[in-house]
Amino acid sequence: MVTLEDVARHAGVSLATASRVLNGSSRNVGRTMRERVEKSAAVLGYRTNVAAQTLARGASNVIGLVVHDLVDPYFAALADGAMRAAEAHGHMVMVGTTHRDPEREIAYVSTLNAQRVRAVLISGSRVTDPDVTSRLRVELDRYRESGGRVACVGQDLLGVGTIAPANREGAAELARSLAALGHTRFAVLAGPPHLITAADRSAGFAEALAGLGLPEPQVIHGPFDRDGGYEAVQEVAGATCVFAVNDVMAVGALAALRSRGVRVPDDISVAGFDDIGPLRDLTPSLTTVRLPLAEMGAQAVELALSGEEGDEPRVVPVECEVVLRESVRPLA
Amino acid sequence: MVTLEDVARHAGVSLATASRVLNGSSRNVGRTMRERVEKSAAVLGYRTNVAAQTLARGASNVIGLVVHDLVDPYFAALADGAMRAAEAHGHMVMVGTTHRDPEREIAYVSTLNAQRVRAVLISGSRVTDPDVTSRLRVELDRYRESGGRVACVGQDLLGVGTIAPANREGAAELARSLAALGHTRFAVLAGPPHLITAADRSAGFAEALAGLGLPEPQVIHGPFDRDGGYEAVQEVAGATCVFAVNDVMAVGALAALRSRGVRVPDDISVAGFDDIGPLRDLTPSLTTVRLPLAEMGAQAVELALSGEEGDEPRVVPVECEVVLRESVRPLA
DNA sequence: CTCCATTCGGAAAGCGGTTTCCAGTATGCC
DNA sequence: GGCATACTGGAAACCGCTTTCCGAATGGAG
Repeated sequence: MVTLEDVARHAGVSLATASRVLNGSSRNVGRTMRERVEKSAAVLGYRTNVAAQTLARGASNVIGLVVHDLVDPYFAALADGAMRAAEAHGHMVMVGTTHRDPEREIAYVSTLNAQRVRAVLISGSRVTDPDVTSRLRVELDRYRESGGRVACVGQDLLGVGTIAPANREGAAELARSLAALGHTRFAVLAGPPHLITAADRSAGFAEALAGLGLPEPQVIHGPFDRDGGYEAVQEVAGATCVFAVNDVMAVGALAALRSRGVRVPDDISVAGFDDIGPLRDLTPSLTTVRLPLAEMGAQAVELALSGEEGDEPRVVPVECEVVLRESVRPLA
Repeated sequence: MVTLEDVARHAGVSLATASRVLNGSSRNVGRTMRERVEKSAAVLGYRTNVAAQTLARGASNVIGLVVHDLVDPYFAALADGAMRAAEAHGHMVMVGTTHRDPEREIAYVSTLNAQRVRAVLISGSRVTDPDVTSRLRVELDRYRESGGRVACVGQDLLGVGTIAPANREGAAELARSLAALGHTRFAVLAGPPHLITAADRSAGFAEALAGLGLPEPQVIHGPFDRDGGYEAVQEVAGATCVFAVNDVMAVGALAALRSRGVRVPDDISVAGFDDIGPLRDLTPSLTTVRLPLAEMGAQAVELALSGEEGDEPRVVPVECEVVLRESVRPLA
């Protein structure tokens, strides 16, 4: 392993000078020395030891990202945005997937803290269990006390900077759009009750209906994934329009309906939430609520990195946009 | 920041003892001391500084993964598998996305080398340009010389352990299956000529047709993504069956055909390659060649981590399996 | 009771950088 | 010419943890 010392010796300069030349420093080095060092580094094939650098500097150039599941296109898009932004700052991204286990979320924060990553990004819905949330907060606070930066994508419950999608309002807007098409009897594939994102969307939808004087929707709980949608939609009774609280569930619902010979949108309308990219080519194309996922990921990076140590955490609202497509049709 | 020294002092033991207790060591520590140290660590909220640990040990516990694009479900599945396997070894995964730029692939290897990651996983198709490949090899060799482990998912061109999917054979097998259904006139949406994965699949398909005495397929080049499939399929002339060299392109092709009112599979059959999970609910469901992506990601981790320093790199072949679904229909 | 083999705690030397503090030289100004 | 003022290079003190090497203590065997 070629070390900085090897380079310094080879170039006939001190360690300090070599360091200043090769790893950005505020001080500059004379042209002669600089060139000698650069040449030696190239000849020897020197590569900075980031671990040593991190130790000496007390700060790494890695950002930690905690997601539920990378295979879920929602998180893939978020991660992609975050990685692009991180790269612009010269950082790399370390990813931890919790597979929806809140305990592992806590464990990852601890691990990332040990890594002394520059910032931690937490994404995915919070859960209603206050104990879990408070234990996560403790872990995050510990991290922040030692200078760590944190941002969250989701609900503002962690006392940290948050990118907060307007789940409630988006779902409400969707409800109004669907009602405007003449639908009055709705079912909501609401996901698990303990996931706040799911609950917010479901509640926002129901509230908007109530505001319009329409009957309460039929609410069906189940898992937050494709199979959850598949199962839940089977229990729908008498609705003309089904709202799945995320696109992945909507896909499951479409599959189930198709397999039972129910035509969408002729027999029933279906809408989702998120506007997942790879799902755009579905037939019928899915009515949904668009969230700028990649952008949110990038914003989270900026939010975490910006601001001073003691600043009050900021909450950045993210607007959603209803996108009407083929899976919904106007009622006569 | 609480350091190990703080813990040692608080517990009234030496640094060495504290280290042995808190960060796995081959030597064990007496019960009394051990408990004292553990208690102090808990009280003070000690968290190992992994950078220091990495420096002292000369080896980190992170694995670097280089992918083309996380949003592409192919890589998301691969990454997921790799992350699960890494976690089983107590490692974390650092991801770099190249967005299909070979230069960035090289740059990432260099960065990951600087990070002294335990292993580097390179995934995604190699390119035909020998210069790019050899520069990547140089970078990888440099890394391996300093003790780094490398594994590759794709073509065995880097002189490192490789998980090698049977692209050629899989495509050939697909061709034979489609021919068995009566198709004789094929078009191949072949992707870019410089991507070896694309070229292999295209070639394997054509070879199998030749072996059956069937006419050569119409070969249409274009980008390796959804839009590439969308565009390329427009040029198909006179084929009864279209083979897109990956599923994502097939999705684009389906979309284009639908928008032109061409029915699949009634008017034309379509097949893809990879068997991407989130695409399973497409209508019509896609005939494709299944690759066990998550498993391949996990295997890559094992392959990189296993074996001794000087071992001859192993090549692990991965079999594919043809999956016939609705997007293809038998020809009268 | 002595002696040897273990076991266990501690001191200290790194691991590979960064950065502060010093000193020497060159420059600017009166 | 004399002196204050940048610049620039180098010595050395860390950053926090691991691990080797020692010495002391413990326990079993003879």
